[in-house]
Formats: sequence, C-alpha cells, structure tokens
Amino acid sequence: MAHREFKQKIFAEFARIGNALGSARRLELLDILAQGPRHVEALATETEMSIANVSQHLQVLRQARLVDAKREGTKALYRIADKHVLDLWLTLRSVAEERLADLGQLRRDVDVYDDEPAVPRDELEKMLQDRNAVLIDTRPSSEYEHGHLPESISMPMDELPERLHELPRDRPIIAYCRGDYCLFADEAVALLREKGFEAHRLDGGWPEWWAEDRTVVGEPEAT
Amino acid sequence: MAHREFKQKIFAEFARIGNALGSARRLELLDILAQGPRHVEALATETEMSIANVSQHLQVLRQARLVDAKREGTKALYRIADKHVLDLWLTLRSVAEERLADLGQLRRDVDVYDDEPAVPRDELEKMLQDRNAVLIDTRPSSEYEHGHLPESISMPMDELPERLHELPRDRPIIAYCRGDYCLFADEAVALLREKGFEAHRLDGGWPEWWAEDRTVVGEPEAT
DNA sequence: ACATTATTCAAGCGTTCTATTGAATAGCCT
DNA sequence: AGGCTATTCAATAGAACGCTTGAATAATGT
Repeated sequence: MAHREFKQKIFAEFARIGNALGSARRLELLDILAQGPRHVEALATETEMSIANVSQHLQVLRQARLVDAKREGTKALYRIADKHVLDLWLTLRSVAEERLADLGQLRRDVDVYDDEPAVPRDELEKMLQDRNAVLIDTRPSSEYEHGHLPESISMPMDELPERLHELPRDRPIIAYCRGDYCLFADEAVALLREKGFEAHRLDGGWPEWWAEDRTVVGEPEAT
Repeated sequence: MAHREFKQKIFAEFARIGNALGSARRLELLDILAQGPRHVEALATETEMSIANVSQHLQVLRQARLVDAKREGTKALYRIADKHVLDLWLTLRSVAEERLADLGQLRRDVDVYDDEPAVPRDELEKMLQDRNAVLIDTRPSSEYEHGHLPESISMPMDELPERLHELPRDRPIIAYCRGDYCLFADEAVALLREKGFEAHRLDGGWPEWWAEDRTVVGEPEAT
C-alpha cells in the first residue's frame, strides 16, 4: 500500500511548518512581521539578535513558506507570505493563551487595564459608522503607513503628549496598537484619561483586524 | 524594562506548542485523535510505532496541552484537549496544503476523483434539509459512535459491499470519512458508481465538520 | 499476595538544531 | 574598477531531540 508512504511524506511536510513555529525566536520574528514588512536589520535590532542569526531563522521560516523575501537594492524585505499564515499564527497564539490562562500566569504582571474591558472590534465598526468615536493608531508611523484601520489617525505613542490638542473632548477616543501584548494603546489610554479624555482600548490590534478580512487602508493585496 | 523578559517567557510558551506540532509522528497522532479518543495501544498499532514511543510523543502533546488523558481502569484514553486545538491543526494543515499545492505535489499520486469536485458542506446541509440525499459515514463504527454528522448512516467501508441493498437508487448518496486524506469515501463512491448508484464525496470529513461548529450527533461537550 | 496487562519513566546513543563566528556574495555608489 | 553595505553561507561546539531498551508503576483478576 502506497497509502502509508504517502501519508508519511505529507505529514513530514506538515511537520516542517510546525517545526518552523517551534522556536520562540522565530515566533517573535513572525509576530513582528505580522505588523508589516521589515528588513533583516530592523528585525535584528527589534529582537536583539545577531543579524546572522535572524537571517538563519528567516531561512527556516522561508523554507516553510511562512514568510517570503523580496530584494530591494542591497536590502532584503521580508513579510508574511500570506494572510492564512497570519491566521495560523493568531490561532496558535490563542490556543496558547488558553493554556496559559488555565495556568493563571497570563498578562497579569504587565497588564494595566485588566479591569476595563477592551472595545470589541464589531462594536468599533458600528461606532465609526455612527461617527461617535475617534480612532487613533499608536504604532510607529512606518507601520501605520504600511496599513491601518479605516478612519484611524496616526498618533505614535511618542508624539501623543504634544498632539493632545488635535483630539476631541466630546467623543470617546479608541486607541489600538499591535495587539494584545503591545502596551502602546494601554499607555495612550492612561495618558488620555489623566488629561481628562474619555479613552478606551480596542480589543486586539492591527493583525487581528486584518486577519478577519475587515476593510483596511493601505495594505496592498499580497501575492 | 520587564517588558522584554515577559515577552521572552510568553513566546517560549507559544513555542512549546509550535514545537509539539513540529514532528510528523505527533501530527499523525493528533490527526487520529481528531477522529475521536483513543487508547495508547490503538494509536501505536495505527501508526506502526512502538508503544513507548507513542507514549512519549503523547507526553509532549500533553505538556503543550494539545491533548489530555483520562485513565480508564488500566488503560489511558487520550483525546484532543479542546475544539480550538482541532482548529489549530486544521489551520496548520490548510496552510501546508497551500504550500504543497504551489509545489504541485499534492494528492495527485493517490487521489482518485480529482476531476469530480466534492460536495461542499453548506450544500450538504441544504440537501439534507430537503431530504434529497442520503449521507453515509464510511469510517469504522467506533468512530461513528463517538460522533457523526446528523442524518448519517454508519456504513463502514468493509461492510459496504454486503449492505448495498440498504441504499436507495432514486437519490444521490453522499459519502464522508475522516477527511481529505482518507480514502474510505473515495472507495465508497467508486464502488457505488460501479453498482449503478449516484454517489459523491463530501468535502472534508468529520473533523472539518465538527470544527465548524455545525450540529453533530454524539460528540459529548468536551471540558 | 501474586501474576497480568497497560502505560510511563529513565538511560543511552546517534542525529539534528542553535547560536556564534568569520568569510563570501550581491547590489549600489563614486 | 574599487570600496561599501546588507545579507547570506559555512563551520563549529554544545544543547536538544527521537527512538530503543529495560525497569517501574498502577489497576485488575485469581
């Protein structure tokens, strides 16, 4: 029976992908790439790894077809290979979160607004339609430029303090950033409240929004 | 900044799960468990591995919380820890399939009815509502008993030849089994057509149906 | 209590993976 | 062409993994 042999081969392929997901370093890279394309060097500084090491891990991810690369002059630009990969990463993460939640050791240490529930994404869509909220993107502007939520205003965390006057006081302000493990939005909400604004954070960030096939601005359709 | 340290810890946890998915053998086990609970020995014979080896792989899966075990007298019954894990496995598989499809080396070798498109699951639901199809489950009866699609009749592949008279000739017969890489349904369709029935296979199998939160019969709500 | 069955644990050995280093390659600029 | 930069390749040592074997444990039956 060629049946078994076939199965072996195909499962080995599946495992290659699983294996690529089996290193904390690689997942960190994948997570960053979920925010948008990056050059090798940027990844290296952001993760505090050596360039050679990053490059090597990227090879593994690339062989598993989770990311792809494009040469841009002397630089190599890496990005998530397609939206299904983002899906896979988010699914993996949410399974892991469940697991950790059981163990009761998730976020608590860092989480600032545990008590205040985040605004669900569906609700935000309604609020934006009714125009009774302002949405700010607290990520660095390069990430905003690569893609962002519709109606969102780029307001990177480090510029926020000087730009408070641009924000309205008569409507709630919703802040989002890279996702649940990113603190930019939390910090923004804290600052805004301190200054007397009504502020909330969005549930999830750019990757979650994008993965759900909601409308976005700027994200070019990947190949 | 405790930020980085926290990130490291949490990504290490994510990676543990990725890592558990990084072995063909373990994925094979997971795939079998997606059909229903199994004892260690059953898994060993089905995968042609030594019992000790299976047990060891199961430990890895269990530590990653992808499966859990229950002692039943002298035996240990393993099963998928929860439906999200099934989701993760199916997502991983579909990403892998895309990758392989690109390489053009998927199924072709074995696939019998490549030309004949499988019946989508949504369509089957309609057909069953209108009562103009008969659905047969070609998996072994123990798997049927553990859980099956509504309205389906258990007709394990090895009993099918003697039980043809139970099937109607005036309505199409839809066969399903364990999923895309399982050949039972293909074989059933082949046999039925040869005998003059109208037969088609369902797209996907039990795990796909179950993961999509469609109504099922017999699957006890997992903890 | 003892034997039996089913599973897990522990040790060992060969293979594979990781991070680091230093060299090699590829594209730009003058 | 020659120098420069960004990235990848190659080689290494040490850690981790996978499978096997044989012993240990746990529940059951006599």
